Amino acid sequence: MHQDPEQLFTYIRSISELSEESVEALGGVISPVEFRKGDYLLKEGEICAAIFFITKGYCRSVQYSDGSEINMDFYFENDFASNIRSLSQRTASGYAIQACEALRAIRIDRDKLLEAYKRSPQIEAFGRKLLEMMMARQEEHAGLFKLLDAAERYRWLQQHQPEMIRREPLTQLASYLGVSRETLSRIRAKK
Amino acid sequence: MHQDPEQLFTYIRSISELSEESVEALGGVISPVEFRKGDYLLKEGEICAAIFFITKGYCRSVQYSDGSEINMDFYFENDFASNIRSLSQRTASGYAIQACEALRAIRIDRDKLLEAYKRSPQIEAFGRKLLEMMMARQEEHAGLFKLLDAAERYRWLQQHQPEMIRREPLTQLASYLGVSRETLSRIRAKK
DNA sequence: GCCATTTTGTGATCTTTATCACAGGTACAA
DNA sequence: TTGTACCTGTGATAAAGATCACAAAATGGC
Repeated sequence: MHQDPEQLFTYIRSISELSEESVEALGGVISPVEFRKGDYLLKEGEICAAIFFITKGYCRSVQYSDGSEINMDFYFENDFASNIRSLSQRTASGYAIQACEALRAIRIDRDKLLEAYKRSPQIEAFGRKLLEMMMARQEEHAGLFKLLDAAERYRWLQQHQPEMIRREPLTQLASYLGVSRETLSRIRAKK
Repeated sequence: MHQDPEQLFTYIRSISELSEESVEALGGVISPVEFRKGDYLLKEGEICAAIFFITKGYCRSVQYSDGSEINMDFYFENDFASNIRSLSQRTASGYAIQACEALRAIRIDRDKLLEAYKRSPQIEAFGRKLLEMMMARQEEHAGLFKLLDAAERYRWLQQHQPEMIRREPLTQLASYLGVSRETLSRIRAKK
C-alpha cells in the first residue's frame, strides 16, 4: 500500500476538517503518480485536468518565450501544483509543469473532484481552501516585481522561500527572479 | 428598491447556476454600498471582511511603499475587488482598496457568505467559481513582468484592458505597469 | 581519478529605464 | 479671466541591468 495519500490527508487535516467518510470519498479522486527528472506533469498547450500534491522532489512551472525558457514558479513537498486557469476554464495551458528531480505526487483528478464536491461538503470546503491558499501565494508573489528591485527580490526569496535557494541552481533562480544569471551572481557576490 | 443587486445576480447567472432559492439566500449576504472618490473600501492593515462587486465607477488596490504609492490593480464594473489572502487567513491587508471615482458596489459579507455556503450548494459553487476567476486573472497578470519589457506591457494592456487605458491617467498607469511616468510617456510618444 | 559537460564568477560594454529639471497643457474654482 | 494645482512631454544625466566573452569551479559519468 502506498503511503503518499496519507501525507495528503494529513496535510488536508491541518487546514480543514476531514472525516473518515470524506477520506473514503477522496480515495476515488486521487492516485499516486511518479515522474522522472524532466518529465512533464502538464505540457504547454494541454488542458489541465488535475491538481498535483507534491510528496517528494520538486517541480517548476515554465513558460517558453522566443527560444528561452522562463521559470514562473517552483513547487516543493506539500505544495499544490496546477494551472487553475486552464483547469477551471478548460483552456490550453500557457505553460508547462516539469519535474526538476525524480518526483512523487498525488494526482487529484479535476472531474472526479467536481463529483466529490457534490457528495461531501468537507471536500468542497477543502477545494475552496485550496484555491484560497494558491491565490494567497500568488497575490503575495504578484507584487514583488512592482515593489522590489533585483537585489531586494533575491533577499525576499532568502527570507520567504529559503528552500528554493537551497535546492535550485543559480541559473534557474535568475530566470525565476526575472534577472540575468550574471546579475544574480553579482548580487550574491556582494554581501 | 435598489437595482444594483440584480446586476450581481445577472452576472452570477452568466457564470453558474442560480435558482430562486439561492437568490433568496444571497439576499441576506449582500448589501449595496456607495463610496465617494478617494474613499477606502479596504484600508491597509485592516482585516478584509468582504468581497465587493463593482456596479458603477472603478477603484484600485494600492500599496504604500516608502513614501510613494504603487497601483497593484484596477477594478471596473462587473469586477470583484477584495484581498483574498486577508479575507481567508484573517490577516492584516498589505494594501488598500480605494475608489478612483464615485463608486457603487455590492458588498458580499465574508462571514455571511460562509454561512450561506452551508445552506446552498449553488452559492458554494459560485464561491469557488469566483475564486477561480480571480485566480485566473492574477495568474495571467503574474507573468507579465517576467515575460515582457515596459513597452510590451503597455501594448498588452492596450489589447487586454483598453478600459484601463481609457479611464486612468498616465501617471496612475505608469505605477501599475511598474515604470516611471516619463518612460511611459515616451513609450506612448513613439508609435 | 579523469575528462566532458554544465554551472558559476567577473570584466567590459551597451541598452533600458530612472531620476532630475523644467516647460507646456488642461481642468477647475474664485 | 486668472490663478492654482495637477498632469503630461521632453531633454540631460545617472544608474541598473543585459549582453558578450571568457575563465574558474563544480558536477556527473566511466
